[in-house]
Amino acid sequence: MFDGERDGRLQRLVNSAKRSFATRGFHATSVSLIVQEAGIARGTFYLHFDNKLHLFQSLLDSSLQNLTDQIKPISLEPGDPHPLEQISDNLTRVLDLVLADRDLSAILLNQTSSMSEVVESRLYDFYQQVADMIESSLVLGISVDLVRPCDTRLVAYSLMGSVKEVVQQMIIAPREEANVEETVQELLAFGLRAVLKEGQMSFLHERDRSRTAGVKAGR
Amino acid sequence: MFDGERDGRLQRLVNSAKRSFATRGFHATSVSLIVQEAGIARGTFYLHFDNKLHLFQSLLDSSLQNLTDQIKPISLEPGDPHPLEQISDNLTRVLDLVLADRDLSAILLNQTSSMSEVVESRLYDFYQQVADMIESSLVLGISVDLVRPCDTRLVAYSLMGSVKEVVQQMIIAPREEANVEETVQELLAFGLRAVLKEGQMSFLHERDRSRTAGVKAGR
Amino acid sequence: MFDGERDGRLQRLVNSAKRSFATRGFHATSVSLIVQEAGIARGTFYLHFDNKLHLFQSLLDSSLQNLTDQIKPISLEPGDPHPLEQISDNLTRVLDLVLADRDLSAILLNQTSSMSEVVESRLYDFYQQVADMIESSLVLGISVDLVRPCDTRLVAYSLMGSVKEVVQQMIIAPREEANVEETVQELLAFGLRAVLKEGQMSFLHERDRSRTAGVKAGR
Amino acid sequence: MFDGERDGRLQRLVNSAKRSFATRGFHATSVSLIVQEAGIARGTFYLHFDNKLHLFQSLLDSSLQNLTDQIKPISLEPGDPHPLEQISDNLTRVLDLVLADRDLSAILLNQTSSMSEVVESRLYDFYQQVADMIESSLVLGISVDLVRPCDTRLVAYSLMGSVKEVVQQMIIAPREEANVEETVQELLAFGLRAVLKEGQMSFLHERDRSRTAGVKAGR
DNA sequence: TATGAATGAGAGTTCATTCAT
DNA sequence: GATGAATGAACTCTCATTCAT
Repeated sequence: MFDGERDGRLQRLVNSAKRSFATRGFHATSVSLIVQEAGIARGTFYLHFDNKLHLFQSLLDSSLQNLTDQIKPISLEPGDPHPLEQISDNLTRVLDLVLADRDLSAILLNQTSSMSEVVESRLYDFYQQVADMIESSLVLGISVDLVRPCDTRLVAYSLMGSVKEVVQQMIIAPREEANVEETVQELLAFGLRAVLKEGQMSFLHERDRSRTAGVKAGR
Repeated sequence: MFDGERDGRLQRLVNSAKRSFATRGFHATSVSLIVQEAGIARGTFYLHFDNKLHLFQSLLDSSLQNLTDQIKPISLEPGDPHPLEQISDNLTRVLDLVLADRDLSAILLNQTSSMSEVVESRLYDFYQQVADMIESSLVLGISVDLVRPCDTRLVAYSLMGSVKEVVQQMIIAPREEANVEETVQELLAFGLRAVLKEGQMSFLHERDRSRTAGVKAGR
Repeated sequence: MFDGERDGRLQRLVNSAKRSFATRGFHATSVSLIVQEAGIARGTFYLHFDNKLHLFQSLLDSSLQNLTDQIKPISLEPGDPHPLEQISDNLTRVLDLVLADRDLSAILLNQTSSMSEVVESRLYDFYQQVADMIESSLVLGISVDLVRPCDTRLVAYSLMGSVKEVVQQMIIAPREEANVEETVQELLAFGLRAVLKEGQMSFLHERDRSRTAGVKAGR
Repeated sequence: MFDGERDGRLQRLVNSAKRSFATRGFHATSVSLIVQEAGIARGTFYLHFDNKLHLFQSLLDSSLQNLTDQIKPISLEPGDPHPLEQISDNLTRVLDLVLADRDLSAILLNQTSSMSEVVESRLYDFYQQVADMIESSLVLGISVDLVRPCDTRLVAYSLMGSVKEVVQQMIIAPREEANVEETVQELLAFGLRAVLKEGQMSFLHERDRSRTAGVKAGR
């Protein structure tokens, strides 16, 4: 979405809006500012969007959709990659996406309140869905005796919160040495230990073997 | 702060501001609204605060101060309570405070951007300090071989994020059965497993013995 | 209405609005213009009226009310003045009022369309009521064989139209010699001849006798 | 005018403009709306008219010209139809025209103010000319002792006002049974009685005789 | 001729802030 | 201290008009 016409007015409009929404927030971003930074006329804004809120919602929706597309439920079907691999891939894709468009991501993380109810509930619903997916995985893990019994909702929120915070910090003040692969491994190590049943930590190492095997096979 | 004059104009002003900032956000909260809900005159507002932003900053500062007061660094001095006890107490105090003034807490969690740079950096600094404290504890734990080696900054953010998210969910949609003590125990179980060195999980149980002992001794 | 505070801001506001609405019409009258001519600040406008339309409606309502108050149904009760006298008095009062506030009257006559439906139907209803009253009088007159049989609705509109047009011309380009009493007599002579039954024209002269008598008696 | 090219763009443009001006008024009719209803492009509008006002003026001028063409001065030349016949024919032609293009007529009656001075004075001049013609006839009638002495200007306005109001009501809410011929007869009966000298009412009946005669002779 | 994306002046309205009372 | 009428800068949005295609 918003990708055609490399340097058309619409593209410039969307980009300057994203940047300003991300850094200043919705209210502090005036239409005047957006069009000024985009180098277009005030009226042109309303050729493309009904109003400021509509533009914001478009950005939000497209952003949420992109994110949702990256997160795939963990599957235990035979032949599928190791669950750890799937989690890791999910995290990697999400971090890649988030870092690729920091402006958009900043909006997701910060603008939680005070524009329209529609926006608010859209964001709320999204995070609830993510929490739902995490919780499902936890329930599944408990049922196969891999995950320790716990308040699955609360733990789901905790896991989600860990990722959100790390992402936010990466966006705000990117650490030079930051590297997605390492970050994903740290997050995995953190999250898995937090939820796996004691004595199941060996689960962490299976993957390494299978990966090595896979790599060997791949050659 | 803001505590004298039980039902004076200032108190009413502050309360209605807190409520409105928390639910509507900074921008959607007009001075008109605040003074109207407080039942005072428009001009009176400016007798107490330079402007709307100043009031917001006052609330924020007082709130951050309160929180900071609740969080005590973990001490390993002999005679001090078990470190777990200290962490647990910190969490309990924070949750108690947060739930006692949801309005103020909502502000801390949501209004991250888009007013003044001062406000933004104040919040940023606060969270960095909290992360600093957590990180120090992690470093300490690693040095005594209790905590597994890890990217301490990233893990500190993860731990902080877990708590922030759980708190946010408790504020937004308080779960009926939610109870601070249980929440703290879940968070502890989550966080400790995530960072403790394998084989050190017995550390979790020491406390129970010492608590029981303490209770016995206390009688 | 709008009469207190001789030279207060509200009064200046209302006056300049009336003048501008009357001469430029509703759409060509901007709020900027009104406040500029009134010598007040833009925001002050909204202290007194919700918006431009609301101000216009207020003026219209107050104007219609004033007019309605001047028009009294013809009564044939014994002891009441001669019907002609009543008609004449009605006309005189209306003309006096209209000439006293030409701006407001111009609004009534010209601004028939294209603002809100509320305004439009308010004006429409008013003129229909006036036509209703005229028609009732005609029906009554026919029943006592004073008025010739006719399409009473059409004749009512004709009579109303005569007065409206004369009034409009008096407002637009006041004829120097114009004088309410003479105008009323001309309108009466016109209207009565138009509707009275042939041979009932003597009805016109009865009044003169009764007036003279009254004057004599008064001395 | 505007008659060539039956279904060309210009014709569609003019028609949709008329309709919209009549129902919404000048200001509430946007160029967007006109071109949209006409099914042509925005820019094409400006190929035919300098601007919105110019289009309105064109419509007004054409409309006024049409009306003017229908109104013929009363002639007393021997051999000409009876004066009443001429008045009646004038009225009939005007009503026919007005009812044939209600959109245009609505514009004439309602949009009296608030666009350009040119438009305003064009309308004003038109009505003054009509009043002039009526007044001339009155003066003539007085000179031959047919019409009662009166304030001829005021009576001219009254007569014009009668017709305008009846026309307006016919346009706004056409009465089912309304029929041009009957309406003309009612208006004539109204107007003649209002101005004829007492005792000259027989003048009204002469015509019937002459018409009957004419019809007879015509066969 | 015809198009419609682009323009920008200007409209109505809001609201943080001031100040005479 | 307390008031609230007054202010005016700044906002969102509209729309008549232009012009490159």
